[in-house]
Amino acid sequence: MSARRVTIVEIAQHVGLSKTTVSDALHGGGRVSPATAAKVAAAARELGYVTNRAARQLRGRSVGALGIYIPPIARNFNFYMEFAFGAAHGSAEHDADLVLFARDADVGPRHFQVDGVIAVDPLPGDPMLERLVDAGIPMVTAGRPPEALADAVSAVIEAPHGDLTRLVLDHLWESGYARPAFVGSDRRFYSSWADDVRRTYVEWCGAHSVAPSAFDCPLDATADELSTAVRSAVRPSDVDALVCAPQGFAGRSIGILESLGVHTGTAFGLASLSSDPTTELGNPRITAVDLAPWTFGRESIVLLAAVLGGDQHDHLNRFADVGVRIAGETTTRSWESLQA
Amino acid sequence: MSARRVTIVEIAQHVGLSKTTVSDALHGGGRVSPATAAKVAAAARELGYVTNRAARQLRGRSVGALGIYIPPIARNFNFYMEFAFGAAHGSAEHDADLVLFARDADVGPRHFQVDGVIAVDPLPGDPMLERLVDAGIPMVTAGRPPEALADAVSAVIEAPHGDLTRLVLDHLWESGYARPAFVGSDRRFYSSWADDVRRTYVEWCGAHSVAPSAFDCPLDATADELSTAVRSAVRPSDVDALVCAPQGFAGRSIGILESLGVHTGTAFGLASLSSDPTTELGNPRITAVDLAPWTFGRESIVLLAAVLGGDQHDHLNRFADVGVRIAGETTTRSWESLQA
DNA sequence: TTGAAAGCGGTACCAC
DNA sequence: GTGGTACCGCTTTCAA
Repeated sequence: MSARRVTIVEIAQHVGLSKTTVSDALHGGGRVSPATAAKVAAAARELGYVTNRAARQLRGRSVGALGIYIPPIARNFNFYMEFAFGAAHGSAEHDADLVLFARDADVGPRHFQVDGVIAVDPLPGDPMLERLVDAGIPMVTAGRPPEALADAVSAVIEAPHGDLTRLVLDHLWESGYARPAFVGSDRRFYSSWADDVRRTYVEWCGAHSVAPSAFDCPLDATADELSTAVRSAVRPSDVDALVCAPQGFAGRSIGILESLGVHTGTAFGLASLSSDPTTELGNPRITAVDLAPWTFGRESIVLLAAVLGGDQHDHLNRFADVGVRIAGETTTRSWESLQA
Repeated sequence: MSARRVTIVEIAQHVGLSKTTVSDALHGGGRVSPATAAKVAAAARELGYVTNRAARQLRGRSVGALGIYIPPIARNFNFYMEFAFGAAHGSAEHDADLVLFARDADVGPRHFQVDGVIAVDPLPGDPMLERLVDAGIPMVTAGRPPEALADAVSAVIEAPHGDLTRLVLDHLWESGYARPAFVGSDRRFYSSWADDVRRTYVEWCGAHSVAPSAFDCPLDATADELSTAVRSAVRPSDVDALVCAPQGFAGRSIGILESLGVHTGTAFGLASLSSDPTTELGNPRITAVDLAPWTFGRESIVLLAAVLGGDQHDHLNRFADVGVRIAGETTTRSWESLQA
């Protein structure tokens, strides 16, 4: 079994200082002299010291754990999985654990034993978000929060979905596709992402004097449901491209379009605004927005850590680093390069 | 911000008892009289008491958190996501948090601040598993562990993959399909699951005097890679069905087969041994094994909790509750009913 | 710049 | 059955 852990007292004995000094040297605000700080750090490393989170939490305020909450509806998508693991990595870099909150986990009174939480794609009226806010847990949202929560949220990180959508539509346009249709998620998933991409599509159509052909279906659409939406979207005879919002829909649409006699990639354009890594980003027929969920998750933790660290900079609302892979190309263009 | 929390001292004052008695009444081993236990429980509820995990951990041994580890290769599948959320729910039921471990999170010395861990589909040679074992964390694996870890694992939970595979093959056989082909995952994902389904397929072929037609591809196969595997598998002209092992492959194969002029669901059988909830379980063309990942995850936590609670029963190795939905049927048959 | 002592909220051990 | 007390490892006063 695990050997007994090294404590600051042992370090103190080892270097001939008091436990107070050791504590300050390791975590404090620069009270101790650089020389002793170095000595203590060396001893800590040598002895294999690791902070006992329980003790720290008991006396102080920090828990040493961060939380992540993902709405149940969205769990079909590996976007969230990748996001969560990026967040876990980021947490580890900040010496914190990442705790997974399940909405269903509402069993009896429990406190959230975390210093802060990432709420991914916060949906209006989600009771779990309210509980977190009521508990006073500092919250960073990935995606803009609903109105009711706006004041309670410490910071927001999001991808530039509107810009990305416009970029994809422009690319299709420049490639000669004159009327792209759109398939998005329905109202059960009313995130800022869903809003942004849908609104941008409609605006873009207006700016290009193109009649929108937009249809929604559930995020967890079955083959039939997606098929219905896709058929409706591409029904107008002059539709020559399809832009799918939710992850995987574009990849799944290839077969549906094929069965309609529509061959993707040549005369008909196809794009995904939130790409599945294997079926969409890896598919040369599809122009694919890479939301880089792992990085996104990690960056959201960096932001949360900054908030908890007391950063009050006005750039607390950030954009994540994303990319786009154009159909037929093998490399992904970063968002920054695309801005230029 | 969060109101100061209620402590056992306040409960003690409230009911006119000592700290010790309150502690025993709430968590102890039945030392106190039923009457006082009830009184204390009532007061605790009334005052909104929640155990302070840090304090408990500091004195005692329990951390109040469980961990889950999912190998990076496998993260493409929402099976694991559902599993993780089932586990989070199960943890909450045991008044524990669920911590997500990332292998990449190997940044500096950190202790695993958990009472035990679920390792999902443990792969041979995974350094993270070794670290967990070295740290002496009690481990339950979902799926049988590799040889090298067998002794270090406290319990195993798995689905009866061999039986399920046989059942699917038998069903296809009885439906008139004489020679099913097989597409599985390659060696980079060498789990007991991958082993079981592949071996069972080959055995079944032997028992039915059918020549196997089995091909592997990466778990994160692109459209092209999967296409290659499927084409190879169905090349023999007498192949009249396809059984796909990894989640989503059967659903993705429909389009591939279509492009080969093979129409699934009528003259050609299709099955998935690990079904995606929307594209496969919801698809009437596919005979789909429902691994019920949420329940699986929850049950794995129940098992881990039993292990940590000191259960030494010999039924520590369990089978999860799974189901199968036969192509064309709308309901899922439970594994238990299928046994009968 | 450093040290001593108190105390966070529980649990374990011992008396009664 | 119940109560008193020490103590887990750390941070936070307050003194030196």
